[in-house]
Amino acid sequence: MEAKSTFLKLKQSEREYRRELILDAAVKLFAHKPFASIGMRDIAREAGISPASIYRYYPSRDAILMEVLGQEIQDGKARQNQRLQKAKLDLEDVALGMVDFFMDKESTLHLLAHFLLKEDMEPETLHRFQEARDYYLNNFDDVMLHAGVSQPGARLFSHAFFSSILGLILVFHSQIGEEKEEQRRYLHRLAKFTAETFSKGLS
Amino acid sequence: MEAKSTFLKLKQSEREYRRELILDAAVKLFAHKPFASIGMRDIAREAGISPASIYRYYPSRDAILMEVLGQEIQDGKARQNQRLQKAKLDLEDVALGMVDFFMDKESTLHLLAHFLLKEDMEPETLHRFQEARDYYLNNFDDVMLHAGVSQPGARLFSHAFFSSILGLILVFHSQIGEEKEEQRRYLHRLAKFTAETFSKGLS
DNA sequence: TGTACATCAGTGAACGCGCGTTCACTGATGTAC
DNA sequence: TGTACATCAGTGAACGCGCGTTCACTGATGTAC
Repeated sequence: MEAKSTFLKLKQSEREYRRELILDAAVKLFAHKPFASIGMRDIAREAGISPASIYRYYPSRDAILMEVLGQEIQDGKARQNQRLQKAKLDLEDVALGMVDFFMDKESTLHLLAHFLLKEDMEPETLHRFQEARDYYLNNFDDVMLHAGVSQPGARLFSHAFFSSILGLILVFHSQIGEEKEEQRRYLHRLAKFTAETFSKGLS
Repeated sequence: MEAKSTFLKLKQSEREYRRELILDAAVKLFAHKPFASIGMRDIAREAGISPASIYRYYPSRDAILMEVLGQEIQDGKARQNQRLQKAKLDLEDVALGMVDFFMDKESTLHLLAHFLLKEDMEPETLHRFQEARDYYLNNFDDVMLHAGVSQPGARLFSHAFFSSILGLILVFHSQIGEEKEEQRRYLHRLAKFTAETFSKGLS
């Protein structure tokens, strides 16, 4: 009984380890491959297994994608907290951080949009999405508080501010006929302006 | 020569008329069918022709979609101008107008996102997109001026404001577990708050 | 007025392809006795 | 120590389906002479 239980635990943890291997492979792909071009076969190849194997660990493509998004959000949050340690953040820092994050990880932007726009999500996937979003937005609230937003309206404020910056990025992340760096510069201008506007709104 | 030229003109105008019939069919579908479910076969059925026929008038699916978006944008602009006649618009009116527009035409929101996120557009389609966007944003500038934004920073301001409101809509247009009317109400709150914030930024 | 020819809208059927997912099977590892 | 059996990760190949797009053809209309 004792031994068996240990074995089972081992198996369990090995399973989880394999799950992570697959997830890591997917995350890696998202770092440098366009969203639309990432299929199950690609993830499998990157992970060094067969496509069929993935289905032993994840029920569907969307399930993996959601896990990837969760991971990205967790990373984003961690990075934000890290900067929060160093200095008192203001809105501009947050906005510019968001811009750079998504400019460097375009596929993550697409990933987020994919779920924001998806009409018929599996209940399980949907639940994960809300979880990840709330996880991030709660944290965003904290950052806002640090930045001087007062408690009562913090939730509304952070929702509005976060969405606004995301909107800028979505609309202006790829203007054609312009260099990527030029886009980034313009997005920075927009982000600064918007952050400043929201800051003024505070006083 | 004279007669022939007239015939050619007739043919030409008939051709354009047919193009519009197809476009109208597509627009109609977008009013009440989910974006992802609208295929060439659907458009053809709605227009009362065969799928193959569409390709006599449009080179690709994206070409039609872009035309639909152009139409929607034109409508949106017209509606805005109409309201502009009646009274002096403020930012809040504009923001709420956008929210209601996209809440009632979810497929148009998806359509816009489709092109905002698309990576490899045909040059021709791309060109049309920029054209439509500029057409709308130029108009947006005018509205901003009416709303009291001063000339020099108007472009930056209207870009930031427009994108912000669009961001709100994208992020909060479908929270699950909530009624549609509840979502609209929350979006209205966010839009008002954001418009107010931007208004304050003006003074 | 008639005949051969050109043009072109329209179409049913099929092509082609990608892609998520499933099937049927193999082989390794552990268990029971 | 050996044998029959259970479990399960892993997989190559195929399934199924949707969907944008193209093909080869028909038929109507106009043109030339």
